Formats: sequence, structure tokens, C-alpha cells
Amino acid sequence: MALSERRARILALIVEDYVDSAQPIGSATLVARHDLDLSSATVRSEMAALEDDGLITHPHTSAGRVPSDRGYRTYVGSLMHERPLTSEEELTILHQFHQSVADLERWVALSASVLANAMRNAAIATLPHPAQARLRQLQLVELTGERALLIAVMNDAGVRQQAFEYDAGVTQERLTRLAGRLNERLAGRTADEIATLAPAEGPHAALEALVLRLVGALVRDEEDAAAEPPVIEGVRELLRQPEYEGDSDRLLDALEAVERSRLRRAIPDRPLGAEDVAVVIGDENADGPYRDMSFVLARYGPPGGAGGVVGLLGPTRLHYPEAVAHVRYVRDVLTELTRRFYGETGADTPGEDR
Amino acid sequence: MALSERRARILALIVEDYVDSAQPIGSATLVARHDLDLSSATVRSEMAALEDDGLITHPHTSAGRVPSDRGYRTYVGSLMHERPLTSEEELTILHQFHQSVADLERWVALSASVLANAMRNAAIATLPHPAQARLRQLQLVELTGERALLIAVMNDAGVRQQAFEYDAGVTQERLTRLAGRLNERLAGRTADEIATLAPAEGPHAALEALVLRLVGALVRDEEDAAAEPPVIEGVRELLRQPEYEGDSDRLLDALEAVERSRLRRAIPDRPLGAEDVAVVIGDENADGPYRDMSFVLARYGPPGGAGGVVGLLGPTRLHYPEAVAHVRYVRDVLTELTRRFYGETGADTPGEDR
DNA sequence: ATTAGCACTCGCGCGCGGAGAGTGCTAACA
DNA sequence: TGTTAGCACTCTCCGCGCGCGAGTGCTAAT
Repeated sequence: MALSERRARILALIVEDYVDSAQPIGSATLVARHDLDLSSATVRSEMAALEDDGLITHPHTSAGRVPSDRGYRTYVGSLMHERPLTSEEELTILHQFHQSVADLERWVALSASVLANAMRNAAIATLPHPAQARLRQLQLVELTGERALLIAVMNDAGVRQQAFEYDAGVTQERLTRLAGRLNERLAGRTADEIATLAPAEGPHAALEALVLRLVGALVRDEEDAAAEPPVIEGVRELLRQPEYEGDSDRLLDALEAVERSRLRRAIPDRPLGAEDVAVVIGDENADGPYRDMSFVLARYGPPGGAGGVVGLLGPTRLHYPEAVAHVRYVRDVLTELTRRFYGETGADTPGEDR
Repeated sequence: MALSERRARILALIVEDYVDSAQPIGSATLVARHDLDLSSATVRSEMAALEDDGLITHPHTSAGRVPSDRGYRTYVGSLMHERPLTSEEELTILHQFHQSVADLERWVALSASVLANAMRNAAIATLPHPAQARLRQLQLVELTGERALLIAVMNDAGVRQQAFEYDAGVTQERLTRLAGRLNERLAGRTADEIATLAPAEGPHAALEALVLRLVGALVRDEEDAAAEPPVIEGVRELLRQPEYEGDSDRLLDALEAVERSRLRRAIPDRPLGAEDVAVVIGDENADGPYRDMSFVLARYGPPGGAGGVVGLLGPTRLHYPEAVAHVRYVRDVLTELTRRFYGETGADTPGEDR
């Protein structure tokens, strides 16, 4: 199964040419395009061997070769050399982040947008969520006299809100005092811890119990933020790829694949514990609609801290070297931004000044 | 230009049959399908007249007739009878709202979703925004020592947040006091009013000025919430419509049309001051990609109060009677929910209990 | 092991022709 | 005068056959 040097070279060329042209690659064209010191016949026999190994296929008898999913996999795994971004490319990306306001949610969306633009494919990103959410502070705001808004700020600066109704006409002042009391007891607590607390005895025990329950649920939600569907950008770039050209059925399938609720389920099981960029190719995806697409994903966020996932989604025919490089770089930028936002002191990562 | 009774009837039948079948309607088929007491020849001459009036067209010489935009317009304007929803349909819709948690943002998304499902087309909804936003309360939460979160609650219960950095190491306690002071001065103010205020002299004047500026911007944002793109649901339903079947180009055009940022620009100029449901058909739309689509839109929210827009987006070939009825009903439900949420006491609108 | 030569396969584009649907016109009819 | 039957005509759609070209796989020679 160890590919001879020459055979590997040919596979790499097929992959690269096909990724560029979206056309099956014939032996003669390959030789011509790359000035190979081989005849097309030799290339043909090598191709036949590669096909026996399941690395490339034939759409039909008399067409050129196309990489199979396994072919892409070997290419990505051992053949390609990742192309680091030029500093110009890096600057273009950084520039886009500088344009934007300082808001984490905005940055996450922007990351997807940047990736989508650079790679002319779809890109996704999930909001950061902490390994374990803790309440930082809560506040109660009267809305009508029997209706109030509970606002919970988490330790990761996430803000969640929930309106609720209560019986008595409690004034804003009392609400503020209640919030103050609760803050003392709840600050820094996890959802589990909050769940064990009982309301203090007193005139507003019922109200306090209600708020306690609600705030617990909010903290829980924050913890489960992975449950929130990722943002997706560049759907139109993706659907403009030649794989979908003139094929409405495949186009609609792809459209189904990029539906946010479905993506939510498709992403998190990815092997993203690792530090690096994960590439999931074609049938390596469990879920049907992704069977002829590839993900290039990375986890962002300081290790152990709050983080999310950012990456690309495209047809299997992807510029993997560029894709990996771009995802890695955007991930690094986003990690740094997250770190700054949360105030953990981290040092060296990409420049960001303002 | 007043259509004879018979001619009007024929137009209505053409519209309705075409809306159902998506196929050009021929004279013979029309007679057969509706047991008309007319010969196909008579119908043909009536059709010719309708075509002279610009109400229907020919795709080509030997095909049936298709309503023109003007044809739909006359149909919607004077021919169709709106079909009120059956109480069963109403219940189905209400049921979906009851399933959901009590959150205004969720309800808005849900409205679009319900409409999209019922009409098998795309549906949109904007978040409610007040005619004039006022600050209800603000809060400052320390994040890191030199970084804090400003949270502003508006009179319409909207919550906005903004992180910012400041120099001095100010404690949470001081921040809370500052927030308290500012609340006294700012509660109930509009963005314009906030803009005129100067920070109090004192040790933290700079910080106060910063917060003042930020909170003003947040209130302004809330007021401009129309600037936020609407949610859209049912894109896939829309693209499954026969108009796009097998026609990738039109499909991509439609996809462009439903892009949220573009919708934002397409919607608000609609004549929605009126109480009722607005129908915008085909070339009545100014913007290119909407030239062969129709909107059925309504404003929700208590009159004069905070409100938004909810409605349908589909090809011009729409079931207008059902569409109008559905949009109206969902609008009413949403208005009632909004009213409850904001606590204005409103009476009679559709049943909602929990 | 490599290569030239060659027969063979298969998809794609194109033109053709017939079927079918529907029109517009005309002449007859109530 | 409005309605209708009859008919020629038009156009689209669909299936068919055909030739072209790209590319393969095999074989025999180097």
C-alpha cells in the first residue's frame, strides 16, 4: 500500500489538476501540462494501478480520472504540502477584523465570512461556549408590574435574558434588592450548584424561587451553547461551484446540507480535541448530505477555556493546502481575539492593535 | 377598463388554475375543468381580449395563457375572495406558538416558520423595534479589570450589550455605583436626549463620558433595529417551487433574493403604514431580483407601539387568498403576543392562554 | 520497464421528425 | 350580434440516430 514515489506524484498531480479544473484528468493532458518525462502510456498504467488501489476513479470508460475520497485522504494525509499564507494574505484577513466593531459575536460571524470569501466556499463558525459556565452577575428589570426581565451575565461575558411573570406588584427597588441578595449567593456558581440552592425564607420566597430556577436554566443554556446552530456564510459561493452547475437536484441537496440546524448536528462529533486542523472528507462524514462534501475545521479559543469551532465546508474537490492554511490562520486570530476579550493574558499570537 | 362579469370570471379561473398547476392554461382545459357553459372558442376570444388588456400572456404561440403581473394585481385587488382560516387551521398555528418558550425573538422566528410551512414558500419577519427607543436601565459588569460589559435594557424590553475597555482599575463596586448614578439621569431618555448630556465632573468623568457615548449608541441601534436583517424561513420550500425546477440560474437568482442583507433593503419601503395586509406583486418591486416574486406583508405590533413586519415571499404564482389570510392571522397572533410582552393592556385579539 | 500504435468505448452535441397542445381565423348558426 | 364548429397553422417537447473527440486498455516492439 506504500505508494511508489512516482505513483504518489501522479496522484498528487491528478488531485491538484482536478481541484483546479473540475474536469476529469486524462493521461495525455497530465503529461503535457506538467512536462513529465514519461509517456502517456506509462502514466496510464500507473493510473490503472492507482485505480486498483481505490485512490482514483473513472466517471465512465472513456473519461479521465477523478480522485476518490480515499485519494483525497492520502493526498491530504501525506502528499500535500501545506502552503502557509503570504504576509499579504494575512494582512488582508487581519484588515477585515480591524474594520469590525469589538464584539465577539461579530468576530465569529466575520471569521466565517472571511474564510468563505477567501476560499469561495461556505464557511461556518460556532459561538464560543465555556467548558463550564458560571454566573457572573444577574439583574432584574421591571417591565410592567407583573412582568420582569431577568438578565444573566456569565463569566465568559455571554449575556442571556428571560422575561417572566409574577403575581405581586413588586417595585423595581425590591427587584434590585433581590438581585443584589442573589448576586451575593450566586456569583461564580455553575448551573449544577445553583440547582441545589433553596430560596431564603421571606416575603418573596416564591419570587426568589422562580428567579433561582430561571437563572439556573440560563446558566445551563450557556453551557449548552454548542446546541446553538453555527453561523454559516458563503452559501452562494458554495453553490456556484461547478459540481452544482446545472444540476438542481444536487444543488438542493447541498442547500439542505447547509441548513443551520443540520450543521449543528453534523459538526460537534468531529475529532476536535486535537490542537490542529481536522479535515473530514466525503464519505468520512456519517450524515448523508455531507457524503460528497468536505469539512476543514479547527477549534478556536484558549486551551481549556471557552472556545468554538470555525472552518470550511465545500465539495470534496477543495484546495486543501490553502484551506488548511486559511482555517488555521483564522483560527489563530480568533483565538487571540477570544483571549483578549476574556482577558486571559496570552502573549504572542497574531498582531491586533487598536 | 371595467371587466365584464364573464371576462373577470375567466381571469379568476385562469389565475386560480395556474396557481394550482403551474402550467399555462388552455381554453379547452379551462372549459372542461369547470364545466363552463361556453365553448372553448368563446373562451378563446375572451382570452384574446384579456391579453389585449395586458392581464394575461402567452409564453409562446401555441401554449396556454399565464396571468401577467397586472393580471395578478386585478385578481388580488378585486376578484379574489379572501378565504378566512378554518378554526382548525387557526388552532394548528396557535399550537405551534404554545410549544415555544416565552421569548419575543423566538416568536418572531416562529411566525416566519409557521407561515413558511403553511404556504410552502419563504417567509420573513423583522424583530420588533419601537417608533422611539428609550433607555430603561443600564448595568455595568466588570470583566477583567480593564474591560467591562455595558448592558442596556430598553423600554421595549430589548437588551443590548457592548464590551469596552477603560484605563483605570475600577472595581465592580464603583461600576455599580456609576451605573446607579447614570440610571437616575438616563432612565426614560431617547438617544437624542442622551447625546446632549454631559458627564458629571468627578474622578471618573472620562469613564462616565465613555459609557454615556456607548449607551447613546446602543439606544440609537435599538431605534434603528429595522436595520437588522429580517429572519427568513422556508428558503427550501420556496426553491422547491416548480418555477425553479431544473433551472439553476433562476434558482441562484432566487437564492440571491432571499439573502438577508438584501431583504433588509427590500422590505421597509413597503406601504405598511396601513393596518392591513400589503401585497406587492412582481414588477411592482423596485429591486431586480424581486421582479418575479411577490411579497405578502403586514405590520405587527400595537398601533403606534413597537412593531415589525411579518409576511411571505414567493413566486408571483402564489395562493393569494390563503396567503393573505395566513399572514393576517399570524400578524394578529404576533401583535397580541407583543402586546402581552410589553404589558400594554389590549383586549380582544385571538385566543392565547397559558 | 517503457513506449508507440491502435482498436474500442462512451458521452456529448446536433439535427430531424412526429406528436400534441393550443391558438387564431372564418364561416355558419341562433 | 354573440356564439360555436371546424380547420389550418405554429410551436414546444421528446426521442432517435449519428458523428466527433477524448481517453482508455491492450499488444507488440524497444
